[in-house]
Amino acid sequence: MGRDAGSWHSPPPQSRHHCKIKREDDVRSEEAEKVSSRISDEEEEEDSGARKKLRLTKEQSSLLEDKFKEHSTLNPKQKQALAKQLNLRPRQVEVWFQNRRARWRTPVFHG
DNA sequence: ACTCTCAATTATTTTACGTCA
DNA sequence: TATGACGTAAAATAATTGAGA
Repeated sequence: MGRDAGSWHSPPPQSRHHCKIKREDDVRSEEAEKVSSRISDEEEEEDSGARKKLRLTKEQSSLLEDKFKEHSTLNPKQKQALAKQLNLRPRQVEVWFQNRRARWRTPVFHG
């Protein structure tokens, strides 16, 4: 975000953290949400609706990079195994690989 | 229909840079 | 003048969304 002025201009009230400016312009009816039965993964939701994103540790990133060097793609099995090793959800591993591939295609990144 | 991958976008965190006391 | 706290813009990147195979 933040690479273009005009998105959100809102002087921080007091602290410089927790800037959660969420504007709800259009409230259009969406489809009925599916009742997802809590799939037991290691998600620690603090029941706040806060979509905190995890920062991977160096160990995790390092291992992921290592695997990426071997294969750019993951089989479901590898995904599962890797997720278990890193103590992450398969989804996160998958996402990491997706983003990694995307970055590789980007002209400026090969450094 | 269902599942999977990818491109584009979004949202949050981290870093770099500037200002002021 | 140098140093540190504070604030914002920009960069990095995890996560979501939507389209296509």
